[in-house]
Amino acid sequence: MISYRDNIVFILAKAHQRAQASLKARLQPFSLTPMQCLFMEALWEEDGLSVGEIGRRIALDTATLAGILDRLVTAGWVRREVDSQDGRVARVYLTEKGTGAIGTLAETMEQTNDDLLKGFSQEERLLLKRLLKDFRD
Amino acid sequence: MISYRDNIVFILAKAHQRAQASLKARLQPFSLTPMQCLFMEALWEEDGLSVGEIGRRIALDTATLAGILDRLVTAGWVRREVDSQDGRVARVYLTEKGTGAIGTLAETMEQTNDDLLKGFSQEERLLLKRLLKDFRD
DNA sequence: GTAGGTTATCTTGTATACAAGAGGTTTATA
DNA sequence: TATAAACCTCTTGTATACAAGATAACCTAC
Repeated sequence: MISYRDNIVFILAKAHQRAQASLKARLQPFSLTPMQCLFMEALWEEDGLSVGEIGRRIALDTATLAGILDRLVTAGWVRREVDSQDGRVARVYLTEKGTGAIGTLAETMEQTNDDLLKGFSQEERLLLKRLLKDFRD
Repeated sequence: MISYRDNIVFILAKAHQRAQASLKARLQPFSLTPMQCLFMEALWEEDGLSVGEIGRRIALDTATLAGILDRLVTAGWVRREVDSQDGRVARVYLTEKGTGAIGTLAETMEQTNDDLLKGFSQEERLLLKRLLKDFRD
């Protein structure tokens, strides 16, 4: 019988907790949360995505996305438009403010990534990423 | 410039998401969430812990613990008592219901751990755990 | 013995997360 | 072209998470 301390679900939860806290602190100057930033990164990859497509790319429920989108719209980072072809679809675009900041935001995320991994060798980094990507039930 | 898809914060968040979902599904029959179960595992390790000590062991804010504790008390899994020596301290004990179920709950957590790791070799499992434990800013 | 600092917990406010269901839009099909 | 089926988004309810402040109990120095 192993302790919860050695359970991968627990270990993973706590590593995730530390990673989130690190990124959160670095995004504080922008008044953006990690998820809000990630949402915008998806739009940087492809602007004008639908809410559902954003959810598929960053693996989030539309119920969760609704709140994040609301706050991003209120803060002026993105705007929401109904698709002209399909009235069901809500498309999201970066505003000028969003476009102006997205490069710096991406750098912040990348810097966080590098700092979190700085204690590991190149082999360990690749291995960790591979194991986590393969990780599923 | 790397994509958010290769960022360790994102990869970690999604692996965590899958692990939580897997454990959550297995705990459904008990009407317990992963965090509620983890809280009880801490008490199995040492019954009568204070709220603060539980928070240190499972790395959770007392604000978060308050809600979890409330729900566990309401459902009859644990009881809350003020320490006889120190009126500030709230001690938590497993009830009879809690004690009766904790073994099965621990087995469920362990089974989840095993299933999540079944695709990995023994070496990979140890490596993954070590890398995640070392993982910090 | 009491003022003042420390400690432990609780409360409030904000932000994820997801299940489940509602509502509106489009598409398929008879 | 009705009408059912499918699709997309939004809303509601529950459960983490944490920051910041409030509250109550304890302890220390004088």
